[in-house]
Amino acid sequence: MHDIRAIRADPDAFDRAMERRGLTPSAAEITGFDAETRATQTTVQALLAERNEIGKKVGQAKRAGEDTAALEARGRAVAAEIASAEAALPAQQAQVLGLLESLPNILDADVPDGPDETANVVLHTHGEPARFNHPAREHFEIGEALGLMDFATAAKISGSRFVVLKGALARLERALGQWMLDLHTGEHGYTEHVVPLLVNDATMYGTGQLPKFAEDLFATTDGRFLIPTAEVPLTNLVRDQILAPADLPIRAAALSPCFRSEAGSAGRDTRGMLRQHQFTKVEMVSVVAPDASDAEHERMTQCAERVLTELGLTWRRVFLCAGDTGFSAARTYDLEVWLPGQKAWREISSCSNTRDFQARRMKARVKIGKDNLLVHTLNGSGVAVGRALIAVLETHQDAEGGVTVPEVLRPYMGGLERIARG
RNA sequence: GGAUGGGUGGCCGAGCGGUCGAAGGCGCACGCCUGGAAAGUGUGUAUACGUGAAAGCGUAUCGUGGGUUCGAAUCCCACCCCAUCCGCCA
Repeated sequence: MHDIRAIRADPDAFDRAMERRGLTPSAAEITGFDAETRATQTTVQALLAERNEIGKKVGQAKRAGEDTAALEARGRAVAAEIASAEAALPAQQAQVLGLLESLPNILDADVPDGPDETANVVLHTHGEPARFNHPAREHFEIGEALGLMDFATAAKISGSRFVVLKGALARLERALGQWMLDLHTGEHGYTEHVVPLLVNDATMYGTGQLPKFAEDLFATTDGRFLIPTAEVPLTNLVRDQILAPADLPIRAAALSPCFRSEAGSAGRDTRGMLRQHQFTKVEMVSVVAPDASDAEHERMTQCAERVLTELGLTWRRVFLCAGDTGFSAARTYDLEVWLPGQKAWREISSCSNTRDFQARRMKARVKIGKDNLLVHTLNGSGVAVGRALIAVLETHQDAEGGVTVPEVLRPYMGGLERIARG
């Protein structure tokens, strides 16, 4: 959501910002509707003031025992004027709001220009792509050969883009989630949360999924939605709140299932568990004062990077370009892991600073002195568990079809050092 | 699903259709008192929009949306949510 006053103050800057996103300029349209709306509002408010004045006089006259018929008649006349004057208002307000809430966030100045992921900029790389003395297999080949990853049965139960994990792989999934959450809560200052997976429309609106991206969500028959990420409930913890400075920063983390319809991605990543309707993710959310979000963004990204490093994975940090940055984000760093089997870098975490974009939708503020300032909100995966499992399988596979368990996970795996068939 | 009660400011909690943006208390801020503190005491303390250079002025907001009325926190209707009890259930 955008600040209409900022657009009024500098419509050209707003148009340039939207052009970076590949959108046609709309500031003139917005400010035009806004001017109409305010003109109507001013007229209506003057009439309301008159009505209130008459109402007061009626009250005084009645107490004094005077005749009020003439005043009441005037009141009725003004009421009729109000009704006709304000008739246009709801539609006018909806026009302005509709534009403001459907346009993406303004990008930071240093976000690289570019239309799509090919223009993203690699900032740094950790480790070398693994080399094997045997053919590197993809995660689903490894998992199916182990007899612990079953897509056919999942398809029978639910359809495509689901998986059944068994035995050591099921436990590996659990171990990854547990260990990551323990790391962030134990060493990175995040507070563990268990949050609703089913949320209402106001919550989805707060983080920007609604009204524009309803088709990406699963909706329930009673009007709720399955969360596509724990970012949604975690960020909405501060919705409609005025916080004290001492409340900040808020750092919240959760391990949760995520549900995505994947509408529009038909045919992409159909093999394996890279792109599923349901997956597990550890999510980090920070709520900070406006001047603190840059440092927090860097900090949060490093928290996610540490996860990948400790799992012995090869990864790189990518600065998303204008065309690849999500709707609510002002800037985003993706972390990509190298998948030796697929021989490709794949996204495993995404850390975004939304600045006040979500806070304005949520009316989440902090009282600093006399002012109520919108907070800044940030979110980052720390990291996607399903994709981490893929990366561990492909990175730590061996010639016999086994997989070495990263040391940090062994306490969570009952001491198991290697996953093997049998 | 059935029954009952209830949604008022940062929190608790009053509120006869007009003088109610709303008593009182708590909390908070500033001052007085004190060697310092506590206690006591005084003053102040909602949000949003419009308008204005500013001070200010205006408007809206008592769960949401409608209605009655010159005028609604207060009356009427619908809906939402919460609590408690019963039933069902992990």
